[in-house]
Amino acid sequence: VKEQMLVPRFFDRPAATVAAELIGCVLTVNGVGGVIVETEAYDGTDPASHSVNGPTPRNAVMFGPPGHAYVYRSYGLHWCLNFVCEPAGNGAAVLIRALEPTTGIEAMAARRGTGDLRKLCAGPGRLCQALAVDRSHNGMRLDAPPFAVLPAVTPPKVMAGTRIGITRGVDTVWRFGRSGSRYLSRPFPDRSATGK
DNA sequence: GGTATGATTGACT
DNA sequence: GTCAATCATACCA
Repeated sequence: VKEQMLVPRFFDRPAATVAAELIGCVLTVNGVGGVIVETEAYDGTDPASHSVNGPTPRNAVMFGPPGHAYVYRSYGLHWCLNFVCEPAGNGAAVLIRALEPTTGIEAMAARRGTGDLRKLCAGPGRLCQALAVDRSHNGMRLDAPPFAVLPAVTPPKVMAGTRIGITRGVDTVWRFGRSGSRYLSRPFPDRSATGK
């Protein structure tokens, strides 16, 4: 029996909810990918989000229907993949930051130029390189080829923390990761000691 | 037309 | 730990 793809309705909820629930789900592009182990949420009220100042040519997809891919160029060098969330017009999306590689590992290693499993998809730019995601995927729906997003088999333990690489909205705890995963872009700080 | 700024990564001290 | 690569985007004149 073929596994059931996540329905578009899954994405028609707040980005932070979707971001947390995506941990443990499986993402593939043309059959290559793995288990989502790290995500971040952004939305239209969020000073760190591309969508905070309303629609522009670049972020237009964020204001479109949920369940589509928003792909943008980062630092002129890398691609980053997001899943659009919430009803149209909200400007919400989830940045996919890291995967545990499971299928098509040889293809990913060739694209990345390394056999180091831990560095194949650990980071939004690396992940897009490994899965060959680029501008051509911007606006594509996530429930049809080349994309496939499958539900988590067993709900993993999820950690939360502050987002990476931003200068505004730095205190918002909208980064989510699979607890104990070796495939995160960076570890989650241990917040139990100092209490911050 | 000019310029400042990144939701990053890899190389290097 | 520091820092350069590299360019689309956004904003201002």
